[in-house]
Amino acid sequence: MARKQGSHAETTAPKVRDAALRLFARHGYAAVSMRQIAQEVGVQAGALYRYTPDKQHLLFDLMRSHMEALFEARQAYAQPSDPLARLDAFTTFHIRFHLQRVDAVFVSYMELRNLSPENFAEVARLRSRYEGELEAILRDGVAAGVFEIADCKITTLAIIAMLTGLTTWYREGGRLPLDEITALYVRMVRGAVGVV
Amino acid sequence: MARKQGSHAETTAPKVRDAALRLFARHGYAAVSMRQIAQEVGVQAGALYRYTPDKQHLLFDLMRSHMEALFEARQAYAQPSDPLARLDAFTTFHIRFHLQRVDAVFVSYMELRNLSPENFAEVARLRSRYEGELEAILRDGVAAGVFEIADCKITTLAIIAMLTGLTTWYREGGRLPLDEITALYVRMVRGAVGVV
DNA sequence: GTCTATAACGAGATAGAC
DNA sequence: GTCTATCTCGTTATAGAC
Repeated sequence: MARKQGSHAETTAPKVRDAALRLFARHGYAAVSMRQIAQEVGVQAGALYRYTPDKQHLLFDLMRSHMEALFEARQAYAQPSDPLARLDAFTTFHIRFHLQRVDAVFVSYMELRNLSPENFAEVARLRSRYEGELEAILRDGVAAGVFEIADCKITTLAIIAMLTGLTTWYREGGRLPLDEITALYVRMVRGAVGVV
Repeated sequence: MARKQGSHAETTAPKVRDAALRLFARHGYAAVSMRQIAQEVGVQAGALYRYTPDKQHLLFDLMRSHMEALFEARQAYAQPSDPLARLDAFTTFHIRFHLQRVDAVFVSYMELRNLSPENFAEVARLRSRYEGELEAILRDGVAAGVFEIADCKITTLAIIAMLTGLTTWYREGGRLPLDEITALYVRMVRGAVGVV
């Protein structure tokens, strides 16, 4: 017996990534075997190696494409010129994007230790590039006299941690609609940069 | 053959916990074997079961005692009556405590998924009790007309996420001394609650 | 009685030959 | 794909040293 049907590479590849992401998020990278991923996809373990050189690369791919999707989505977003409007837009964008990919956010943060040094360096580079975008907004706002910030680098990290933290507790159908929650965060971020 | 020396329960017990915490933080709960922990302690795997009923309970114990140490340390801290002073004290306390226990913080957040439902419920209870302490400060500040907060619950979660995020990047001997970093966060937290 | 080394179980993962 | 031998896991049983 060989294969059951014709070519499936195009549908199988994303299935592998989806299954790996879900399993990594739920059980942790180290706890998930290639066999488990294969079973989830509906193929034999060996077949996975048509789509990834190894398990490590699979993890790296998930993190890298998460970051790439982040940049792509951000470019599709409106970029006002006014610093305060840009900050508000960043806040809104960050929340919406990350809430749609809770698994990827969790894995990208938790499994950094399981990346090889080179892969870690690449993910760290992408991450600090993203942080740089917020930092640039903050610096422009300070230069324009709109923000009051003692240290733009640390303020950047603090804001991103605050916003991303939302992914750990937000549930659809909760006490408040997402629009209202977002408005609350927009206001808190403004406060953190000294806008009254 | 049996034992090499006399009684060691009192020194071995904390060694087991220390080793488990360090290994769980570095490699993840699922990736760490009881044999690895035993080797780190300098004992055979079977001997670990003198100190824990099973691996799951070991993880739970680490998380629970992390929370208990948190409450204990907090009680030793000064509790001013002025809402703003209390908020500042909370910020300072939270940063200092969590920076001293980075491994426990990481494990407590990351390995929640590996707790049994009952153990998870207990840890969640302790955690929300701690959040309640900050929330109470915020409510008092609002009542006193000092803070301007639209939603105390969400503001609490946002502030804690912002502060705890510090543990992911802070390194001793970095660009700024901890005192200055703390001062920056005190200011940002103030801003987030509408204090100018 | 207290503590630990040793050995072993059953389950599941893994590696390699076919 | 499949079979098999081997490894590793959490955990238990037991017996010997303090």
